[in-house]
Amino acid sequence: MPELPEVETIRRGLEPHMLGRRIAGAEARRPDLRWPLPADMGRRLSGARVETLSRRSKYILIDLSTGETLLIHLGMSGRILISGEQTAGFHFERPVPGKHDHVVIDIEGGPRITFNDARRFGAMDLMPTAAVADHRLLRDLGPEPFGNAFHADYLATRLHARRTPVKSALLDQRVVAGLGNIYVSEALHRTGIRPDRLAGHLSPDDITALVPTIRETLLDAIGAGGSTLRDYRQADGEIGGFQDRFRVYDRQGHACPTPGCGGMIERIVQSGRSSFFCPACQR
DNA sequence: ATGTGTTCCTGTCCGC
DNA sequence: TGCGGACAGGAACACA
Repeated sequence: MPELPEVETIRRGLEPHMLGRRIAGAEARRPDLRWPLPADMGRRLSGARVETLSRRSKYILIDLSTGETLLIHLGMSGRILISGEQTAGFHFERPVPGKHDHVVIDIEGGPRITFNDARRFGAMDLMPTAAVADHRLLRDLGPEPFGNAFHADYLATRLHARRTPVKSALLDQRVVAGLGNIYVSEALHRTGIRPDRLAGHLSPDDITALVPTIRETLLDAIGAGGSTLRDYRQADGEIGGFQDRFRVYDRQGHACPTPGCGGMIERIVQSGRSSFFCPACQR
């Protein structure tokens, strides 16, 4: 489900409720997510104070006063929701966990944070904070799209020898971290590049244009609170708004929104995943 | 090494 | 309504 803009939106939504607060209790109600949860995760989280909440690619990282870091990945259908009604004083009324509420974390004097994931492709892990960079899920990730290490020369180097379509190359988290199926299609349309062009055949101008366009696409989506298709919700339960601004994603048969283009959006399947593009203005 | 297809799991939607 | 099939925002893994 969530790509970088959705994960960043959720991180921002969690921050005011978790930062500097203490975890009163945590429970893994269903430990068989993508991988088994750490057996004693609830105990290791309980009593810890939240020091920082950050994001790397599509992962949320929560540093704790215990010297450990909680890693959260939402997979395709994962959600994180904040809930609980503050009643008289500082007492919080906790909701009854639902069918797919796999982990609940209660904040001292604060709300309940619930990890919900119907398909269970999501993951959580707990590790020493010093070991985060070497974690097997993080160590091979490419640069953050907003980081200084992501620039045209870098991208040219990573793409020039690749015999795979540019769509697939940009989905490869080792090339650049955080893009998913929506934002690759959207960024390629904004850049005027067909998704089935071979990555190694892009021109220097194509690659130079891709870097800022990827950033703009992601920033626009973050500004809209992410995209809501089915499962995604912001941490406060609000839906995102970027789905109303899709130019091509899930819009096959519609007119291309590029001014004066007149093309019609097509859907193709690449490596088993849908791509959307305008054959008239993407070359 | 790089590329592609399969797989994990549940829910929803669409056509018959 | 029910039923079967396609499809879904990810990415590890197996294999060519």
